[in-house]
Amino acid sequence: MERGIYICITVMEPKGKKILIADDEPDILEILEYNLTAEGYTVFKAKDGDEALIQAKQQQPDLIILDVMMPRKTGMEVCQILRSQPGFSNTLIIMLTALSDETSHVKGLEMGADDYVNKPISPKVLISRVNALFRRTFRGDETVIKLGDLQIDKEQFIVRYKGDDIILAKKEFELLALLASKPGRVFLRHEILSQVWGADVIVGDRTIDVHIRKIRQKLNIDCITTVKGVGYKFEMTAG
Amino acid sequence: MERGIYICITVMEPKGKKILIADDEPDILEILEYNLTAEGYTVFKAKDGDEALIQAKQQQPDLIILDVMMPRKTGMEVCQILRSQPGFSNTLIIMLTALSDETSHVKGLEMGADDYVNKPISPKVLISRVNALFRRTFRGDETVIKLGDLQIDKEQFIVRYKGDDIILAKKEFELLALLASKPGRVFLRHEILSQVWGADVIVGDRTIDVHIRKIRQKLNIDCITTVKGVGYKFEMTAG
DNA sequence: AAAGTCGTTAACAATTTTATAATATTATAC
DNA sequence: GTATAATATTATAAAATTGTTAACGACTTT
Repeated sequence: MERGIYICITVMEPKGKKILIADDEPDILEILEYNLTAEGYTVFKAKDGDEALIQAKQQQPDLIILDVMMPRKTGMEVCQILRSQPGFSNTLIIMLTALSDETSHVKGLEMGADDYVNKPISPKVLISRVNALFRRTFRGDETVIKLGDLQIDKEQFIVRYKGDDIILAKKEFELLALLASKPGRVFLRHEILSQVWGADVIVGDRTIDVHIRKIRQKLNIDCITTVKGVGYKFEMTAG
Repeated sequence: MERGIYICITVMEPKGKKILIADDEPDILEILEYNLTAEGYTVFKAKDGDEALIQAKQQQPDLIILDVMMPRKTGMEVCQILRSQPGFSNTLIIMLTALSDETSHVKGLEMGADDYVNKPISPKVLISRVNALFRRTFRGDETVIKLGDLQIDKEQFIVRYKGDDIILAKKEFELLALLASKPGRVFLRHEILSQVWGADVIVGDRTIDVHIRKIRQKLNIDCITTVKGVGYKFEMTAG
């Protein structure tokens, strides 16, 4: 490496939860985006039902705010589709509507929405409802590691990338989960061995490499970096 | 056992969750009690804030519905007191109010309420909000699990697929019900053993497999996925 | 008593996962 | 650049895990 003075600028990663807003009125999208971003959330937008589904799959948001009246699939339809998919059974959903009739309120909740809010609504109130939902939901410890578009679900034993399931074998999964548990940190080879294989198990030198290779192959993303002579670390370089 | 003719009358046990309602208007108490009881919940009542606190401690309800405007401690105060106690940090709280101003809405939620509802509210809507709260909080506790065209009734011990009854033996049913109680989640073999067979029962290695096989055979749907080296999970892939 | 159900086990087949060995490639120090 | 060590890659063999079938005893029902 060249000599010189290096200044390291750490860019604050938006650590907040990801929220997807779907509404066909641009004004509402903008107001909500502004307020939720100010609150520390990372916001994605969609202007109709189909787009909402695409974004949901791609971004894997923690919460989706759905307008009921939208072109190309209503909020109700989107909610129903999402809830029937395994990856979205835990995703929070808030329905937003101008209709204030009782039947659709009940229907929305029965369809699997977590909250149903009538428009017009003040941003402050909506934000506090959003906060309340998150507060209640994430009281327990999380079994899902989320890193960008990658999700490692220890409960379902599945890795998801942009909404697509990737099936790893047990050892592969455990190895990836270990590395991803502390992104950026280098795990020494003997650390990996003792954590994934067990302290007393003796396996050959190349065993770790082969598993790393399989993970890289299956994920098809650059996310495991080799630190020569030391070990491996998880690092999202692409994707 | 004595000989004779036995007629078994199964009385529906109030298996539902316990709900405490606190409101100073007797009419509201009664309407809500009637509707929530009809829905299968066990209801307790309190007519002011102090009584609400006493009942909460005594009955340990799963959900408390608090009117904001009450004599002898407002709903806000009760909420604050409860949330500061260790035993009630996870108890669900719905605030009910005639005030429809934004500030108290936000304040109520920030105080730790899980929902904030303006009066007047139709019992139907309130019930569906209550159900929605429980659905997310106590998932897996339901007596009837509905997943697509499949219905698993734990109370009646019946599995129905597209309207047809499927008869499973006891162990088969319990195994399926366990897996289906948390769709997507992987149950480890030893978890299955301790939940279905009992922690101390020792059975052979292939016993679980054989039961899984029988379930798959009888249901004839792809709904149980094997996670090799780990366990099984319920997942509707087809049907 | 006969027929049927249920839960379990044993035996074996089929499959998948894991480890290793052999070889190629890459990074790093000199 | 070259030598060297470390890692990547590939194929293959070994090991582990699960699927499947049949059979047995304990019970229940007819």
